[in-house]
Amino acid sequence: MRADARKNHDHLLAVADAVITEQGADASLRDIARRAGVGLATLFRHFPTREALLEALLRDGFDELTARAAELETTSPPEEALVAWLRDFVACAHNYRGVTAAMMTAIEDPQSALHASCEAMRSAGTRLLARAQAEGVARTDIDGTDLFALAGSLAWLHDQPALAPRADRLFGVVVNAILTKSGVASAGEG
Amino acid sequence: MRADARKNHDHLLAVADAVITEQGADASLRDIARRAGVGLATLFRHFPTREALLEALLRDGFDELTARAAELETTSPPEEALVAWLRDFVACAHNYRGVTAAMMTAIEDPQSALHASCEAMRSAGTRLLARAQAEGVARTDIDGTDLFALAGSLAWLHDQPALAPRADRLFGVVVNAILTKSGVASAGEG
DNA sequence: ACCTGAACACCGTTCAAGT
DNA sequence: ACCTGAACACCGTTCAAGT
Repeated sequence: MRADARKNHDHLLAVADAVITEQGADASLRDIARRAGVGLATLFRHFPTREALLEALLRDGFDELTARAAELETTSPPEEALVAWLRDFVACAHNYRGVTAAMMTAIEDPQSALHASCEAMRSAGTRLLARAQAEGVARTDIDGTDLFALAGSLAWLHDQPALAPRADRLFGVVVNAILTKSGVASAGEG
Repeated sequence: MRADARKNHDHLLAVADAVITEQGADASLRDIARRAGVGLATLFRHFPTREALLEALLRDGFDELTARAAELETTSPPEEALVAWLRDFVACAHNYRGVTAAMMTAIEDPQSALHASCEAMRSAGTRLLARAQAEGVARTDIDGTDLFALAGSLAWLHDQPALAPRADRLFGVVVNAILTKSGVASAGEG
């Protein structure tokens, strides 16, 4: 990549991060290009779709989450590992408002730029769930996609301004439904 | 209201029902007016905001749900009543894709045309929940707004095409988390 | 009283023309 | 190889002008 292109690429990402943090995943692309002081067509050259831009923004966090799943698998007991990872996942998805719905459509569409990242998330979560199920601490009538769906719905709760204050407590309620033991019912109060 | 205005009003509602069923709550208002064979400004005259239009579409169903809550309170045991009403509520909210988020913002905004309907839903659900809590069949660390939030997140799941097939089963999982007894874990399989 | 076409300021997408 | 302005077809909103 040419030096000026690289510079535009990085600057666009930084501006997009700020704007999407502020306005959500459906922020105006025109506005992003404008604030970056760059032609709108240049934004499209670097990120041909909105999802490609989201993917570039989310990739680092997703890679960290995948690594964290592997780490938790060896360092923490199954129940604790699953709950801790779910909490991190929801926090990451909630990083940009409205990104959860994009992930849910992307995971079913192999063409989507977000597809691979979502798949990685789902399989990481599935492994932690399977481990918990094998140890008898998680209900066995749900699979990794169900877990992904429940995590997504919790991230969605976070996105609703009216409900955000209760999202941590409801996280505890839903986690309690996933686990067969009930020692983590109150997860985020205080 | 003048006869021609009444006719436009009713026809717009019928067309809006079809278009929003097809395209979701963020369907193009221009498209609705176009399909109704009416000027766009006429749509705005009858329904000054998108929420006003949604409210007109949802009102009947919401009124039915309120009546149903009162009915269930006298005809069914507390647990059964709560679960049955929740199921109806989710089905109604899912009637139009994307309407759940609109409801969540409306319930916090007294100015919204949807506010009153949402408040009615919440208080109806709260009464059924309180009854179940008093009988010791529902956990006591959640309130009516939490219930509304969980129901909303289940409706959101229904809206995601990839997750819709699992929404009934996950309804069971979440309901199981709300109830203190566990006799309804598998709610929608078969 | 009610309706409408046109204007306005936006949006995402594309592409010929520039350097 | 990379960037850009302009064009295109959309969108929601408003309002003067019509009946």
